Amino acid sequence: MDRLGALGDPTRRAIFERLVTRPMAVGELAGELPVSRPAVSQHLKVLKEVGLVVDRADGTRRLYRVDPRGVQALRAYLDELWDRALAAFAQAVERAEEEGKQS
Amino acid sequence: MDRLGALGDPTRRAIFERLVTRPMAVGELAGELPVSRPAVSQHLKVLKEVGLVVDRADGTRRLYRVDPRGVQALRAYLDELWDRALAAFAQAVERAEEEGKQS
DNA sequence: AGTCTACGTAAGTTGTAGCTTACCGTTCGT
DNA sequence: ACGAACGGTAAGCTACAACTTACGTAGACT
Repeated sequence: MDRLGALGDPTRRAIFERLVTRPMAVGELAGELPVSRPAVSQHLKVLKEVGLVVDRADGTRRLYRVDPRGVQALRAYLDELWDRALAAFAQAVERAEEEGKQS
Repeated sequence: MDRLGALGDPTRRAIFERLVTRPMAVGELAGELPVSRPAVSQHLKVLKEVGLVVDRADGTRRLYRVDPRGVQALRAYLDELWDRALAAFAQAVERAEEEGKQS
């Protein structure tokens, strides 16, 4: 799965948004969400695989936090889409003006 | 479904990325993708509902193009996440320095 | 060593997202 | 008016994603 697909799931996005505010443990996240702790673990695994979060041990707990590089990568992707859309639009306008001359 | 969820599906993202380059008709899109034309129609319906694309009639065809406002909204969402992540990080650093004084 | 806490993983269930085929409406051309 | 092109929608199927419970494992504390 890729980054956008990972954030496509509502529960996973809820987890991710909470981690944006501050690092959290798995059980802590599960306590604030309407799903079980293992479900949170599975979602965190996906988020970790796509590079959106990182984890570190803290005693028996495991603290997760967002990986800024993941957010940055998403922003870069959308920026590229944005640029391409603008370029296509400009080209369309230019072409329309060309046809305007001919008619 | 929301915007991020809509772009979470690979097929839907493939459709969207092609529309970023230039406006296209439904059958034209289906011809370039490994799914049937009705499937493309259904995906376009979703993309339209979340405001990522707009359509206009062109004879018997129907041309779809991206709605720049949708891309902009996604960018704004990620920018907000980005800012919150940075703020949280700065606060964490500040707190760490506070504790450094005490010890 | 024993126990408790916190977490990951395996196994199994279920809703649903995505796909297909079939059908119908609309628009253009002849 | 008739046929063809194009596309939306309904109905049904299926694979899978998300969830649960149950179990195993690692660390901290006494």
